[in-house]
Amino acid sequence: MGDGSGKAMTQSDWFAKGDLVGVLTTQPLDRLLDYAAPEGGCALGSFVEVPLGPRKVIGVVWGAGAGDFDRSRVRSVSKVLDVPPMREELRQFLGRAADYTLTSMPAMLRLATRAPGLGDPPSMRRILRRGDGQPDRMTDARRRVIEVLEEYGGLAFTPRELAEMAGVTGSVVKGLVKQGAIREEAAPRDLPYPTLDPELSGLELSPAQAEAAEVLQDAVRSGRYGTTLLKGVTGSGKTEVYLEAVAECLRQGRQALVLLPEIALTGEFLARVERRFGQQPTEWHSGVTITERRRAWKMVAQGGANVVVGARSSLFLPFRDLGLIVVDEEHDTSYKQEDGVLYNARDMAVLRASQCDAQVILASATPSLESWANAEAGKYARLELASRFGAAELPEMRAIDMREDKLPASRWISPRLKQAVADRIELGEQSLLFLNRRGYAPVTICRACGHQVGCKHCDARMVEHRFLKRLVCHQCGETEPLPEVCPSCEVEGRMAPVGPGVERLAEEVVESFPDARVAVLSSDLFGSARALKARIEEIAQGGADIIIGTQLVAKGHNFPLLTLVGVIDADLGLQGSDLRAAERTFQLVRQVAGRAGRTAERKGVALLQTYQPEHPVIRAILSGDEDGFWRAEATERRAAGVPPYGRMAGIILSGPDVQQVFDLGGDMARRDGPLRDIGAQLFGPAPAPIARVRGRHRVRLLVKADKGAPLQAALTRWLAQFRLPNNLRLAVDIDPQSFW
DNA sequence: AGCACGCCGACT
DNA sequence: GTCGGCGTGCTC
Repeated sequence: MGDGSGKAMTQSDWFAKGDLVGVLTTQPLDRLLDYAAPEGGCALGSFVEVPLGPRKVIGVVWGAGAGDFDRSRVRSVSKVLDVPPMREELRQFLGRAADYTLTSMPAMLRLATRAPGLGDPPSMRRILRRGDGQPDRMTDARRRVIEVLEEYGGLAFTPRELAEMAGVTGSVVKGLVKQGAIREEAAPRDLPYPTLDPELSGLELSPAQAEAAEVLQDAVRSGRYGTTLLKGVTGSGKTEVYLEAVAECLRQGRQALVLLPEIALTGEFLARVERRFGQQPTEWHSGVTITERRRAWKMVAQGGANVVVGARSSLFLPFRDLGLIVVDEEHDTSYKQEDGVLYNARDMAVLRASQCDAQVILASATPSLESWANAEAGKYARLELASRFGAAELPEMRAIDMREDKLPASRWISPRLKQAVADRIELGEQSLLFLNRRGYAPVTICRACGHQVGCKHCDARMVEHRFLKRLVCHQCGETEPLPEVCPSCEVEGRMAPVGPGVERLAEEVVESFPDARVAVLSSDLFGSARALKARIEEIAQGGADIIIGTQLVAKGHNFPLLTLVGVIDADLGLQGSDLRAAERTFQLVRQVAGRAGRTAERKGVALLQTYQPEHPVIRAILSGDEDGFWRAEATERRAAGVPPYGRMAGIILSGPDVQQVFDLGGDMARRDGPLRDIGAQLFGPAPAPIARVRGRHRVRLLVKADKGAPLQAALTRWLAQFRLPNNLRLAVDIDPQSFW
């Protein structure tokens, strides 16, 4: 496990031909391998290709060779890749991240080399310029092509660009090339990105924004590490403020990274950056094409990309001089997810910044309790943008006590909410009905025997998706046709949907408002991210009267015509024993409510349907007493000794055989000496929150330790005692999102 | 991760 | 006899 960390590097930075070097590969060999430096030598940090068995693999020169491998069997580095060596800052970061998350170094390196074709020679493409020759015969089409080339002076074009600009087919261009009127050249495909210009004047900032921007710019100018929690309600103009910090970073000649939850990486955001800096930033996320990924990776390394906007994996890019990391929507739970490695992008951003003397800005309307606590403790600076940009205010928020409205079965919209929606339609304004449940109905039950249809491979219920005409498991994606006959009692025609999903809610809306234009925004209803984006843009422009959405709509989309938000089930998420449920509900509902009334002219209203209006979370949402809510949460967590006031780690064991998995879990629980040594407590084994996923049974152990305890070291010693059978898997999750 | 090696059961 | 299942171990 992680060994790249604190150890002082004593060796030189250059290795001459034949010197032994220690190479870290992306293969799951959790140690360095000795190789001989190649002809021409290599540097500390060089990206190399090395022979490993019958294959060639990519690695990084991590230090001098250990010399503990039979010298006669040591092979030579095949080649040094034509990319800048990995900087010490990134090597240290990977090492510390490995130590923190208990991840192997090869797995960390994989995150940092997620660009295909790194070993390939620079890819070239054909470009065309005006040549010396003349065409044999001048035609209209040929003249247009030559005019384009001459109009743009010395510029070169790809064949397709040129044909398109001249309005001719490719064969005209080809003919001119053959006759020498156009010259062909080879140019590298991986070109630098256009430079973003910090001096392009930004939007007018309000005094409050300007003041906050000034503080952040001072921090960036310091050239040192520091983290600032930038808190501001939706629409307060956080983005404009942190873009000014980005501008200052560019003035310092350093690179900036803006992290967004993947779903918020929209054209809208890129357009905002372009409006401020005159050019679009470099994108890095799962939707970027292979060639563009390689270009982005290389240009980030060479300094040919000065602003990157990306998903969490962009934290592992080889920046040449990273001066600022913005984590937008820092509370978003999608920052903590499996990428093969369990890490929280927010924490890793802070870690990387501290390695490279960069500033971090954590931006959110509803910060995570962790960040709130760090700010309280003085570890983070705090900036608050209270007033909204322009005259728009936070929507008025009211509860609808559902106990007073006896709704008929299979109806979810109370008369009061219905009336509010009708009023908006009258005014030509939009309403959003929020329900955080995809599909038609969360449960399918047999009215004859009471059987609920579950997934064959998981301990999750199958969710009816009427749109797909199938039942879907939201855990593993398994689908099956809607059953006519009960799988349990075999009675026919008694299967019935129970409870609402967005599709079913849409049915009720269409019945109630037959003339309204209704749009359902749920991630599963769109084939591609692009189709979804296009639909959202269309709706934002007024392409719907009523929007029905899942949590998707809470993430960064602006709906200027929206003035009413109805939260169908504000209680959803309050049940259960997940300690973070309250926090998440608070954040989600506040965010959704923040969608309403974002313009100066229209004041928004948010109506929360609830069966427990006296619940502290609901009351905090309604009263807007956020600090009160956080303090109450903090008190509870401190008492329970859980994050951020204690440390936790989740251990998930999984395997095909329940008994075997539980046996190992039990064995691990018995031999917990190394954990007891640091005063940590061990809970479990217990079935994991989803006890079976894709046919694998999952058992969870939970370790709880004091804030200052050396948790990772103890976990390492504890886990070293066990050798797990091949078919069992073990995953360690430091700082798990849910702990119960 | 691949890939070879090797040690048992079911065939041509 | 040998084909092939995948458990175990190695790769500098």
